[in-house]
Amino acid sequence: MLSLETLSRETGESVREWAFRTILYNLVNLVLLPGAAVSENDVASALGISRTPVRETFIRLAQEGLLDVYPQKGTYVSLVDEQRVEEGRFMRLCLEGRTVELACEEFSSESMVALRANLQLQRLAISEKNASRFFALDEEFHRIIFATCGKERIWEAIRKMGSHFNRVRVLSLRATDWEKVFSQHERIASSIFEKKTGEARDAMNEHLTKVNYDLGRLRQEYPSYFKTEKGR
Amino acid sequence: MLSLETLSRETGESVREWAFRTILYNLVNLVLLPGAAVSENDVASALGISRTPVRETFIRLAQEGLLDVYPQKGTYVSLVDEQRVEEGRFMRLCLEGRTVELACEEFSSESMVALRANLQLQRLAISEKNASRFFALDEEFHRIIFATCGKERIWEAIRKMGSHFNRVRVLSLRATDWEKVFSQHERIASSIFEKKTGEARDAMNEHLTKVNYDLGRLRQEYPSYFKTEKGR
DNA sequence: GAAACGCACCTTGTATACTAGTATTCTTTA
DNA sequence: TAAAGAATACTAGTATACAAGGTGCGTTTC
Repeated sequence: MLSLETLSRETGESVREWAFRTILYNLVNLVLLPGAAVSENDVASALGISRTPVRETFIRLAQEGLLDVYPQKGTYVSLVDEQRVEEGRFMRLCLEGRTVELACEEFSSESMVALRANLQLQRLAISEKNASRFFALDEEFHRIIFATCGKERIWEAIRKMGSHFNRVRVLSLRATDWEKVFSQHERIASSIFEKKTGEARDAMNEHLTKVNYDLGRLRQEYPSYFKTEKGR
Repeated sequence: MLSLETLSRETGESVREWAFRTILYNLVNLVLLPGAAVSENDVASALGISRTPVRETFIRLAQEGLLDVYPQKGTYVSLVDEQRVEEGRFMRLCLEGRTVELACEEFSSESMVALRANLQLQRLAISEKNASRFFALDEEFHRIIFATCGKERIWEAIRKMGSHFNRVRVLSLRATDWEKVFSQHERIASSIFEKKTGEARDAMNEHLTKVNYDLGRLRQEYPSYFKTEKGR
């Protein structure tokens, strides 16, 4: 019997949206482990719904690369693909470096307020040692910058590409030096506020280049979660 | 009665894959015009299949931003969103500029052969005045560069973001100076072959920056295809 | 004993019936 | 005549039945 963590269903939310949120949650929080078999029927009965919304969710997640569907055979949680992780790192480095330069040229005062509020909440999350909260605020920090520059879709694309890495990143959350990340965020924000283009780009690059610090270690620790060179 | 252009079904291809290719074809070739209402039932009967594969295709296309689904109301072909076009231009400029630099550092001989063959075919397409063929070869030219650098997923992301613009680009195909585009391709290729990093990047930037040359004109000519500022 | 066949059970793919919400249109009523 | 309301004909959302291919295990047969 398959066991999943269920999220509460929001008002006005369709069964499919709820199923999507729920299954995604179970994927990124490693309730469903990379390589595990997941059948539409099992998930449907685990969530108490029919196959249809589950299947439609599977299609979306397969398109995003989180599930591998083999027709008439089965569906499996995708293994972490290091090539994809590298593409995500490269993509983000290119785009966010340039975007933060744009942010220095024009940044609305509303967004400044939002960014400052976000930093306050980050500090709070650190003092409460709330890892998942800090993780969410980290994401939101970067999303605000993209959104202010009218580049929200690009942030979405980056986020999707990074979904593979995010799954194993949670495994090394305690090893993360939150204070360092926080101070980097502060430096990025103040550079934007003071319109110091060069410093903002440098700060962002430094912030992003140390992303794959421990990918090798994670691979050694959890080899079954990673895709082998030649593939399945 | 809805009328669609149908593609031939490949061997081993599922009904859904065929439906996806077919509907996508009708979208990018403006058989289905931006703003038009498309119901699952109509498309299903037009293709002689059931709602299920059509519906699953609609979900994919909605996720890619080519369809807007309003639950219990209807589904509409998405209007061209200029903000999205701009994001696509920015995204491509950032990523392909940097990628072509990588290509100068390392480019397999197989890919060189492929690129040269592609250029030959481009010349042929021009002499035959085959617009759609040249368009496809243009896409393939850029895909080869990304793929050789191990950045095929990034090319996919760029392509998806550009789907909005591509729909109206076909309207101005005859106005395109193919010879100029071709010579730019040649310059990019030779820069890569000769490992002239700076020149390759400059050539690529010049090639990409003149993308939105006539977006304003297209909007004037086909205003109903474009999204208004405030949205629907 | 080993290999080949066949059946039972699994998977996803497709079709269809039904649900529930929305828009339109026609009817009724003031 | 105009406005309100009910019936009807749509829409997408969900559930379910069936189809078709895949895997593995057990039996049968050589």
